[in-house]
Amino acid sequence: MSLQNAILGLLTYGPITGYQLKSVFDEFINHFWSAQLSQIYRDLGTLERKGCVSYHIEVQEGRPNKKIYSITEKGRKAFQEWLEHYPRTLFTAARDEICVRIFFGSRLSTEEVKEQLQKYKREVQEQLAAYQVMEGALKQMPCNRPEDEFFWRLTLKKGILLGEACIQWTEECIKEMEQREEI
Amino acid sequence: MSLQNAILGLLTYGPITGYQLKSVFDEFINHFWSAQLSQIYRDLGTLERKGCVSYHIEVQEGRPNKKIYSITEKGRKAFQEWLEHYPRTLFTAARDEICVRIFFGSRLSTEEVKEQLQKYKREVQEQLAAYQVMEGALKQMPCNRPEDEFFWRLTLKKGILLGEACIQWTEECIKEMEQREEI
DNA sequence: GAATTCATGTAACTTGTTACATGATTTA
DNA sequence: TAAATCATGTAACAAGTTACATGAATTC
Repeated sequence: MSLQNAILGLLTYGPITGYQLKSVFDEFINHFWSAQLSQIYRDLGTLERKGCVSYHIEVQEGRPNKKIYSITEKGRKAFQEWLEHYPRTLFTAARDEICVRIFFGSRLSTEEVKEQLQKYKREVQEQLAAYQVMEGALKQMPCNRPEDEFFWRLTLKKGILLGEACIQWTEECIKEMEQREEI
Repeated sequence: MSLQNAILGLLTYGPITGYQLKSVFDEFINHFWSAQLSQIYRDLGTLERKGCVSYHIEVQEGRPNKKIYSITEKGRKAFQEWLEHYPRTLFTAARDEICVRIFFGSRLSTEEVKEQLQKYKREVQEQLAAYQVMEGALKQMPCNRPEDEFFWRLTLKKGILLGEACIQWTEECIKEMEQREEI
């Protein structure tokens, strides 16, 4: 449901193609929601069948024609309705494969577990670095308005805090494993 | 893929029914992976077709017969193979609906955004309280061995650190929103 | 000359959710 | 007497992933 709502939300900034939506997702949304192009096209189709979006075709030479999507009045209402109503439960812990691995950590050697934690830590650090880039890129976001940018920064902030917590966790895991080995 | 691997991993502790698996998931795995009963039954079926698990039937009076699943040699190998090989990329930021909501925060009044953040914060606090209960319940986990419990605690630790980061985030969001209003 | 970008999608598959169906036993 | 527990599932749907297909223009 949230991908369709995110698409509707982005359409409130102005008309856009599916292809462009994908790059907005990759650049600015990726830290809390990702989307494949195929899924975006499918959901745009679904939204169109529901009457939440419409499109017009921009004819191009030498490339496929563009389908430029706009949000309809119905779409605006549906989005606003969704946004105003916080669901009964929203916070459900994410599916987290590294935890599945660590849960069964006794099936691996201490060294193997530590290596996996190190790999994980490196991935998180790379993400944090990517967030730095993102922070700088926010200004380039199409249709940037300061009242929006304020909230975009808050979502980035969450990515950073969570990433830092992940790194702290890997460090504590390794420390505890080393203390355990000494005994 | 990870649900099937988690099921295989739990089966390495000993034979178990689908129904019992569900309660193990709810009690001990929920903070990093959740599963519906229907999905567990389906995946047990898939694993059986793959030859990774087998079952025998325990006839019961007045209740449906139990299907007691055991891991096969093939299943053990598949699980170990999966566990030993950390994938190219594992850390992909979770889909996080609260961020979708905050991203579009300028579409709501400050009060509405704050309320949603407060609701979210309360949910996280409830989760943290549930983790306390879980921590105490670890000892009751069937087939508890200290070398396993050590790693189970590490996964709980992650839930706690992430939860705390979420709470810190909500507080910072609210603080920043209030600072912004003053201007 | 090879890879990337632009631009559309479809198809098949996997994973996750929700609703339905049955029915005895136990607990509140 | 109502709700929860035990115990099995199926069916339909929603959401997410991967692979395939096309093809010009641009950049390395």
